[in-house]
Amino acid sequence: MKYWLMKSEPDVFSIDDLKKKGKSGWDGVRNYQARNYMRDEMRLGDKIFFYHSNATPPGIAGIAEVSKESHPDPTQFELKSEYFDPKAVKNKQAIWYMVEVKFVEKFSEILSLEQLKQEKALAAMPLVQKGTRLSVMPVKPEEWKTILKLKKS
DNA sequence: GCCAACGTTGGC
DNA sequence: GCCAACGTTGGC
Repeated sequence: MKYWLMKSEPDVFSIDDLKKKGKSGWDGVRNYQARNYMRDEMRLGDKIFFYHSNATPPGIAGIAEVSKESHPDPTQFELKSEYFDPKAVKNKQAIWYMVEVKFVEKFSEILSLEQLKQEKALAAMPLVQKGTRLSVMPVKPEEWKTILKLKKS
């Protein structure tokens, strides 16, 4: 099993929204590297840190799990969606893929980016590196453990 | 709201 | 194929 971290702006879709819905397609990703992780590497049952970006404070808000593997993101074909992609329509072929995730746990407190940055064992994560905007990234098993420990303290 | 850093687009 | 211009991300 692999571990991941996925970013979402809570104003758009938060851990509370996922808790309410139970599960949700992770639509709207329009970055090739992030798409490739979802399309090619995420497997049923993989665990995900649900990260709130553009939030106060930014940080990890809880845990989700892959409940359905890669399938086309329907919003690319929806004219009225802000994620509409005319190229996908023109070629009659999906460009963008998503996974579906289900709610697992909401942390009692946000594990803030500031706390994550202070932990030396996490220094290699793209998340804490300046200028990285990747919204779907792999998390190493050791990093996953480290973060869970931080959460408890 | 600002803006640095980055990814994408499109003219050449 | 280069690279300037543009749009987006996301912390602050």
